[in-house]
Amino acid sequence: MQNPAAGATRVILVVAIDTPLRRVFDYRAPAAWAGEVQPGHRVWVPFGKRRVVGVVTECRDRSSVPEGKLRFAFERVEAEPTFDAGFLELLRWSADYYRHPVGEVIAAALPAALRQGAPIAVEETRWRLTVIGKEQGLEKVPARARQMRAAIEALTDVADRSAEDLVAAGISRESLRKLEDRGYVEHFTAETTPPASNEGLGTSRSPALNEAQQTAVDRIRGSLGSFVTWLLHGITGSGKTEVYLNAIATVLERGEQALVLVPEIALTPQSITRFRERFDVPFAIMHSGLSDGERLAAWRDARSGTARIVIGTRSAVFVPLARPGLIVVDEEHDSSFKQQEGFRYSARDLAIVRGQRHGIPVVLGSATPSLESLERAQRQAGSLLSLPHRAADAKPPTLTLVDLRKHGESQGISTPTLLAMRRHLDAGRQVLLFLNRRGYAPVLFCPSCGWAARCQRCDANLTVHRRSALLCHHCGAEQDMITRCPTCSSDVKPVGQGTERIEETLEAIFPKVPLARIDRDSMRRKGELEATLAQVDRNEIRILVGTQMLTKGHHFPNVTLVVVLNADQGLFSTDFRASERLAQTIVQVAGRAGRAEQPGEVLIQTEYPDHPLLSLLLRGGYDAFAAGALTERQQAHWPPYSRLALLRAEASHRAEPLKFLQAALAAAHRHAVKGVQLLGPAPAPMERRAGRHRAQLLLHAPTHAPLQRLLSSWILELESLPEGRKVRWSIDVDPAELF
DNA sequence: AGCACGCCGACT
DNA sequence: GTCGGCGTGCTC
Repeated sequence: MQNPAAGATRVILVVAIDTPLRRVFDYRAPAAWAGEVQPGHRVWVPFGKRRVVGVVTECRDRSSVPEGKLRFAFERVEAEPTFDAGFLELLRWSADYYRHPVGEVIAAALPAALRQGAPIAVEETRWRLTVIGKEQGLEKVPARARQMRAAIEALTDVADRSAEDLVAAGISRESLRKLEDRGYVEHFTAETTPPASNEGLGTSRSPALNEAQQTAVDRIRGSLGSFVTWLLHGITGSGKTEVYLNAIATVLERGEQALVLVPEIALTPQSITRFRERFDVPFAIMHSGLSDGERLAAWRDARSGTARIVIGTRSAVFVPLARPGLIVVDEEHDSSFKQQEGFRYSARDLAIVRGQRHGIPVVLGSATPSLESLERAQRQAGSLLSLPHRAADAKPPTLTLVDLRKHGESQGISTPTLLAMRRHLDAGRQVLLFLNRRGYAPVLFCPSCGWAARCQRCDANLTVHRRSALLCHHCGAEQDMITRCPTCSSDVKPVGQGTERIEETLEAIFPKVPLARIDRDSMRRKGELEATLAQVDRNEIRILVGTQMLTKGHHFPNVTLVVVLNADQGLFSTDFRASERLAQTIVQVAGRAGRAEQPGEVLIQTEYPDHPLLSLLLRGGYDAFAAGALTERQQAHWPPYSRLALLRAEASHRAEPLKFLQAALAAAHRHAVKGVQLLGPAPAPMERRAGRHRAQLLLHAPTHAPLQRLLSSWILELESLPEGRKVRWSIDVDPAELF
């Protein structure tokens, strides 16, 4: 043994590196700092020809890597470990659960700046007087050198001041540098704690809570300090946010932090205002629109404990917290909590895992809970918190089906709908029409030969857009509008309705009524959505036409009529979750109507008024629907009564994905685990998308354990399949969308 | 993912 | 004669 101390120092570092390889890499720790490195430290290491930042996941005595292959790590990024052991364990668990390369999982949890080796600590230049400067600075600097004298005065009677502070006080860097040359002042670098980037206002007070709210708050409060998954099921307008706010107030009193996860589109300045107005504490806000610098600042505030409330979208579930006290997942059913590419994690599910590891409660809130969460609440007796009433005695809206087969319909709008619109508009109210299809028309069709405009790169029709002609909604491809059929030269015509066409139709029917269309196309520019919503609030707009965008977050107190123009898209889908999503959308959009004292009316246009899902929803609301849907899932052995994983593959050559999946299927038989069924492989329903052919193989098991057992050995083999080299493949554990 | 190596085609 | 196409192989 060369070094007598080597027995005590673990010299092998197991390092996770941001690479798609499902492996970690061993390095030798240089003797200079081998004793000062621990799991969680970021280190610079040589990796192939590159120099990269990795995260130490383990320190060991020995490595199974041949001596000749081992390389020395270069250096630690900083003295402090980036993650503590518990958080690192959460990341490793997530990598393991989702079967994703641990290096990429850890990278996903780091702000870009930290991935590139930036230090967590903020350093600043500070200035102070030297001993000579203190004793004789003012005597030696001539009176006319006013700048320099001012600098000395500014540093007298204080230990030191930051350069930034001095500049703000009118001291020039130039004069400081001159004084430094003469030996009167000196500068040094110090770590600093910058103030939190977002401060609360604390101007509003809690309104009186109703009984249900108070019960919910009390029970969450009573659970602080221990792990419970609460499902806060509150109908729209029942005051869920007020429950969160009151629970958070107690969390803050305990000196702990609250993490609030919200859907992507819901994180608007207004939604944050509600929180900021209640609490006079530092906040950290995390969303995809932040710059690298802002993201790092928010991350740092959360990790240091400076930020007491952290509000963020999906990725915020991976923000370290110094003193976690509570996790809230608002609108927990929202699909944006599931990442749909790369590391396909569910932030809602990981929030629960995180709560368990921290030993703190997790509150899942929704007016339309996911069936997974409802089933969990049924299993965990007493974990359901219901808010069954609207605040301020507002009446729930009445839902009515409009049978499109019976009633006349023109351009997607039926006669009963038109009559109802007139009635509500005449009464001075606002009307909201929901259609989950942007553009003018979903098809451009030739009536004489049956030709339809297709995307070159996808198995899909092109959508007609009024301005930019023909667009593919799946790959973004754009083509010029045509008026003649390319095969038979007859006139082609747009068929079906999109929001643009509804807008056009309504403008013709109600020429004097101000109307706004709210979808991704009309609200492209920053601030446009906020401006339009403000106009709606001022009653300057009377008719609103829009997509999903309308159903999230914003409340329209003067809207008394909501029309769901086409409820049929989700009724006959191959995806077993389509009906759940449809019910959630209908209930969410219905919830926009009739706040306060005005009762709301909701019309649902459908060709299938007898569909069992719609009747359940109409007769018994979301609860009845959910109960029915859960029974169906149980009988069909679908989640939440079973667990799924999906192996997807895509390639530009048509046959490759299926070839790979067949090889994968054969491999799975060699790893067969009891209870795991394999379904497929099958081409995706839209086989070609953006020029790539897609196929998938579904794994089905009664619980997660056997699935996990199969996946762990199977994936190793998949990596060495020659068929896998020609395709891009990925594993999706707990897939949200089957196709 | 990067990055390099390697072996065949149209160009300053 | 070289620049560059992307197949193949490797990363402690």
